[in-house]
Amino acid sequence: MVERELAREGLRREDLGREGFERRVWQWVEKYGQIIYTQLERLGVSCDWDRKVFTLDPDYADAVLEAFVRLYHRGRIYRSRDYMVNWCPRCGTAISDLEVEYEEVESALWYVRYPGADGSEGVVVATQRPETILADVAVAVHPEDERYRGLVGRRVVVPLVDRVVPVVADRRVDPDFGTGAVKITPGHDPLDYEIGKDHGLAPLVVVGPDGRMTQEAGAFAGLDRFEARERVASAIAERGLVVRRVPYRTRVGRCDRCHTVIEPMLSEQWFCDVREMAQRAAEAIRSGRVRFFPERWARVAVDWLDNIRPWCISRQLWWGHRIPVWWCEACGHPVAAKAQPQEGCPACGGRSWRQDPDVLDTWFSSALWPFATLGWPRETADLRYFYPTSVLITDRGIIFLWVCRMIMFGLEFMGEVPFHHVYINPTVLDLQGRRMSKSLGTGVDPLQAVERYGADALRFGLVVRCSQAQQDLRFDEKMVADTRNFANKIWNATRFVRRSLERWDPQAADPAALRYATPDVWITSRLERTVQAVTAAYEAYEFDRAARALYQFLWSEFCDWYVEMSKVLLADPQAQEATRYTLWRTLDAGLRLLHPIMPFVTEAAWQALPHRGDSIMVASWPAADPRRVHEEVEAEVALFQDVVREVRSLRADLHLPPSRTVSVQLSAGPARASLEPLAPFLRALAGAEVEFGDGKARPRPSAVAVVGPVEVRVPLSADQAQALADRAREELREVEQELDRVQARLQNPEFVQRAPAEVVEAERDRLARARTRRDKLAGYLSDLR
RNA sequence: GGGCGCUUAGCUCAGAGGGAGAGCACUUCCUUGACGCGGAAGAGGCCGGAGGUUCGAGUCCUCCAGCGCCCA
Repeated sequence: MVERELAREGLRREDLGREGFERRVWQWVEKYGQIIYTQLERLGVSCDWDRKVFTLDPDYADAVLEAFVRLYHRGRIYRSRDYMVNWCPRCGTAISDLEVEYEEVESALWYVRYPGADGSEGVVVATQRPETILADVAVAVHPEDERYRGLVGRRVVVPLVDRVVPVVADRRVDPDFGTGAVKITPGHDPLDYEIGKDHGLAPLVVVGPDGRMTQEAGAFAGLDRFEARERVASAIAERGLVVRRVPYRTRVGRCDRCHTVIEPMLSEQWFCDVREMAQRAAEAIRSGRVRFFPERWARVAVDWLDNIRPWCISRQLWWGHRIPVWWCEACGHPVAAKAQPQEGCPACGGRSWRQDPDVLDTWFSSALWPFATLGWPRETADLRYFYPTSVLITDRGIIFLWVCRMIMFGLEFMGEVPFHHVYINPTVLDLQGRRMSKSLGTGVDPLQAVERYGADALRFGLVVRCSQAQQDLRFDEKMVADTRNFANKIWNATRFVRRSLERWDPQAADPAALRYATPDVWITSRLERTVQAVTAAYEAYEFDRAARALYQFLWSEFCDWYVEMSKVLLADPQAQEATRYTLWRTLDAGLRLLHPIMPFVTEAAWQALPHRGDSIMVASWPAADPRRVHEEVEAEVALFQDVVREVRSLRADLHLPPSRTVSVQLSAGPARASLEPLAPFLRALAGAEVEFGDGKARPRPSAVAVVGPVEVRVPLSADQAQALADRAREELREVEQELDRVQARLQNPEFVQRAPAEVVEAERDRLARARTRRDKLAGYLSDLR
């Protein structure tokens, strides 16, 4: 980013010098580091802000050097040019395999004839990179390829440079690519490098570190590699050696920072041998000492660790942790040490030292994060207390780069895994399924969304979509607006509860001595189930389930039903106190459950209600108590809710204004005992004046709805009754269909025989219910005429 | 080439073998003392396709198609 800034000013890092460049980067770090902290704060992320650490802080930097020196002395770090690295010609540095992004592009495949050295016709090879022909040292074929059996061991002439090279046989050649014969360019291709090494073929180099052709390229020297590609190809064509050129789709690697096409290049680099560490890390995952959520990512991590390759850790950059190796200026002997050696060179006694110019891969220092932030290598109290940590939360794109390496280094330096759980969150995409990206303009600015809808709304909108079933999360700001309404609902419910409590302090009450009404018992039972479900969901990192359970409970049960029923109870001096207590207790617990997702509104609401303690942040977690579950009351209220909905539905169909109460006759049978005490709530919630009409004749004419054992009758005028008959006929049709289905199932002897007894029993219940319903509806319809 | 994920209502998604669901959007009604960023009532679905297992499949298995991601 800093280099990009400089480029806009027409400067390069060389213009500033190493120190000037570092100063610029520090300015940038301060400015943008602060923006990130601000974003986290506005989002309500509750970090331990006293322990902020930056990778270049003196203590952390010391830990990085310590780790390097230890690994060096354990023989894990070595310098080598015996490995082809990914080179970014724009950044002028090597990068690791993981920092290369691959992309499909339309390219071309050139079929080029290499004439035989003996004047024979030779062989045709296919290549995507004609410019590297100048560095060819051989042609290779598969040893079992019949087409070229006679050719192995003969010699061919490389076009343009007229170099005579051998034809070799190697199993790594893919006989299905092109003609089955390939050119070998050890200086510019990783596989060719391996093949060349095994056949004793020294690499030639024609593309330089700046991406331009070198002096070795003769007439093409100085040309950009892509321009050289066309020029070399046409020069060969002019000599009649290009057999054909065909369009070809291929993948090119690009630098993940600047998007420049990577050049495989031989250069001397520092490597870290991580094979043993990777084995131990894989074992830690396999044995469950590190668990992934969702679990499937564990295999992804283990696969990578099992196939680990040498890690190129040096970068030719001016920013980062400088490699702590000193070279003796006299004899070139290297010494790894955190500071420049004071003594003489162990090899020649020389006293002049030069520090290695390279810096470390930023992921090398990041891999130390779980313990270097806690004071390592010193044995600090923090380190003892906090290591290993419990959970790491991150995106899947970071599993190899960081998560696996933290596990490797944690085991290497601490002898223990750095964390026990790794939660992989979904990757946020836009509605079209595109990744957030600055260049695409698909980023979501969290501060803007917070500005518009509040941090709680943004958080809930994201969390409710954090399903472990998916790996992506399609997100749009519209979705934040939806959840702003939820925050608003919470706040208004709080206002209602506060007003309802007046000056009464629920914390001074004796909950055991209160006399609870049915709705109080009901919402307490529902709350208990919610406490259990939400706690379990959080513990399993199923944040979407926790969020949905809370949304459902607080809005659809607490606000829509209990708060409405509480208005009746609050007017009754006998019931008032238990209801006040229940309103407070239920909302208070709900707020604490919701607090991790919506910290701001829950804090404000909690503070507005009677409470003990300074903040909901440190309030205790609602404890589960299964004794509060009350199945019978839940069933009673469920029936009551169905009756309310039926009455409301009838009212809507009749276009009855809410101001008008409607007389309702309930024929409830055995359910009368539980429904009768709820009659006042029926009046409040459905505008219905209830009379229990068991044994009485149905008022005629009337509208009828059937809910389980209950017949809901609304007396009305003749033409209204006719209008509603259609609705009843539709319901009768539906219940008859249901009856047919259930009967068919129960008449299937295999079902009755093989299905579990409780399933069969449930079907019989359903059959009985459907029959009751059908009979009531049919009786009603026949009475109508 | 190998691996992983997805395909359910117009949109975004739940649904881990027995009655197809939520939020938004849509239609109708509602200035009732928490909330119109609200309330009530509705409409809307060959659960991608084809086979198989099972008394029973949106759910398990196989194959195919499409979309996306990762690795080589």
